[in-house]
Amino acid sequence: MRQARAATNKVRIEEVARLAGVSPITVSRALNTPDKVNEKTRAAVFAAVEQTGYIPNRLAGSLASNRNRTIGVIIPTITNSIFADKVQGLSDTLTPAGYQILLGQSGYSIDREADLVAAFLAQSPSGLVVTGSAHSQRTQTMLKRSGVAVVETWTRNETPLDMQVGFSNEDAAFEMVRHLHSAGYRRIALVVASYADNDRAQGRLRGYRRAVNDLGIADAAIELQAEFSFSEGARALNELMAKRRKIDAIFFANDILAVGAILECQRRGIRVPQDVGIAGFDDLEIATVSVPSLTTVSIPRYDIGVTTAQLLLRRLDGETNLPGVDLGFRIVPRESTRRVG
Amino acid sequence: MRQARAATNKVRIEEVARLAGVSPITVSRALNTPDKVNEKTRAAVFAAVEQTGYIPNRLAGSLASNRNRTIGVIIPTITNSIFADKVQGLSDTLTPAGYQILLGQSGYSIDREADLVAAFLAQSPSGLVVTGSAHSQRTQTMLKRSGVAVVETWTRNETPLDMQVGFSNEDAAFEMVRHLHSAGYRRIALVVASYADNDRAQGRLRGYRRAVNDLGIADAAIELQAEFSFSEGARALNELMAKRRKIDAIFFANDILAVGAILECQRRGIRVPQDVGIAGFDDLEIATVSVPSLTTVSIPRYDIGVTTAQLLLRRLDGETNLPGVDLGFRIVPRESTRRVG
DNA sequence: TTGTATGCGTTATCAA
DNA sequence: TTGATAACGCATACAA
Repeated sequence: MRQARAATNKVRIEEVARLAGVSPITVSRALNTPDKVNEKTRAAVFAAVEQTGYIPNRLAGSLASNRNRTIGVIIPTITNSIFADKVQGLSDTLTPAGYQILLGQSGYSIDREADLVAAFLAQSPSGLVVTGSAHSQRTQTMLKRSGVAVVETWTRNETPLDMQVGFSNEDAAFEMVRHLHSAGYRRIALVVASYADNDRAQGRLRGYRRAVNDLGIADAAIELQAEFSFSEGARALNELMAKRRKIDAIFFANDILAVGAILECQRRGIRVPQDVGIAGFDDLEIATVSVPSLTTVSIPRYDIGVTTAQLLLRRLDGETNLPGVDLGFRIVPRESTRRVG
Repeated sequence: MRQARAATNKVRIEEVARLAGVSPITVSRALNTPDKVNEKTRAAVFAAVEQTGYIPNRLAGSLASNRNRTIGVIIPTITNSIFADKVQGLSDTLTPAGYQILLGQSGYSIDREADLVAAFLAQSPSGLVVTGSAHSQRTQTMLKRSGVAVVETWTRNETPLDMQVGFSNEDAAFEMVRHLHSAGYRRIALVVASYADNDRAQGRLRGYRRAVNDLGIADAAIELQAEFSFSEGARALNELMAKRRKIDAIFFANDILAVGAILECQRRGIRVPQDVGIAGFDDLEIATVSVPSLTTVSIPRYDIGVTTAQLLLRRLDGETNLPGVDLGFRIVPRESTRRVG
């Protein structure tokens, strides 16, 4: 006879069952579907669980049942608080429902996204949450083959992989430029993140271009790229202010850049909004407390997480044909852009 | 004969093995320990993997091998960027090593922490990363029984559960108060997070109290609690400025509160650092770009994550007797407090 | 409502 | 270096 494999020292379902005087499957049922078990039996099982400190082995359970109460979440970087808010929304909704979150950061690379998708699929997750709609072919193939529920967030378009929860980045940028125009600005620059493989940045760029064209102010348009930081906002401001052809407003594609620019204006004695109007994107708390307060685009960061989680839970509950959800955006005029009239 | 259980449509190791003309275990070895397999065999296996798009089922693998390349990470909230930085450090180090991160948020509650520990232990993680050293009895019992590798972060003390990576919150607060004193401030208030079950806040409070006592300025000491936001910083400032017994400096236990106060001073025409000195904690980027820039305590947020991950990897590699790591802190004097001397 | 038999997909063990 | 066999710990299918 072969030697048996070294078993773990952990409590197993069998031990609980022995103690409760029932079979292992009854323990399983008492824990997973309590109403399918007699009240007295249930009590005995719970007592035995308590006494032994039994923690079910989900690896075994998931393997047997072929479903794992885990949701893979892939974001560009947790360091950008807009994604932290989304993760919070996901967590607040999924954790009470008994799901765990596997977190991965793509660093804005669709290749690293693909690696994470592969790693996550290996865990047989119940669902996957990704950011944006720019994915590598490999990612799309894997997702399709796996048949796992997928939600693309922070975006809206006509060709979802599966489900989507977000808003139109293009429309949001378009509306902000229109707002700046109606506030009297005519020479409006855009500062946006690198848009390689970033459909959100691409959308905002499209919205900006469409707006300046529609408004007939395209000749004064300037586009700049910047990383995500306060100091990059200051750098972009300085670069734009040094141009021969003066601009009179800057639309930053996120609030951190915009506030960095406002602070640089303060240091340099440039008046906002008189000398230059400044607008942001995201509506972080700092936009309301900044001096001057920041005109920006409010987006439902936390709600994207909550809605995504709810959609996933409904799908996992068997619902099909779930819709793409457009949670919209809102232009929030504040002190950093000139008043109309 | 009973009906067979519905198998998944996914590619299994057996199919890859057939295609490569070897046995399943050889495929397993080719993937997990490539050097234990003949080069030609390995090539055949890889080709078959490529052709089938095989993704190993880690649930099954982990169950069989009794180890799961997963690290559970429990933080108070991802919304506080200091923890986001730590997670980034963990992720940057663990992902390349083939580990996945299970993320849980305790909301500063040791009971929710215990629930998360139970949920994570059910996944047989390779290790667990928790925040601080305040844990419920239940958590301690579960961790001890499980024998899983644990790192407590953001703290240093004499009674680690297992490993620790952090710094002394008490010493950091103590040194900051000494710095304020040496800059000429004598009536120094403290604004700190709620310290129920929060050993970091408790440590900072102890450091503050020890310092004001040592320096003989305890009679002017005021302690205030505040949540984590810019507006709470403004609120705390206003509350302190309204007191009959004037204070001349405020030590905020995080930069967000401190910057909120600076911005409120700007709105109210209170001069910083002349009318009131303001100090923060964490050294976020905003501390350097704020006007005036913020005197604060720099802590190795990202490095805590990296070091924690490295420690875990070494432990999982068999090393024992790994030390607690004190990564220290640094007082960073800037414009928001008077010059020393 | 409870129990029996069996399988989930992989890896540890031992033998060749 | 490769393979046969037996676990890993639980839940599904079916019967009682």
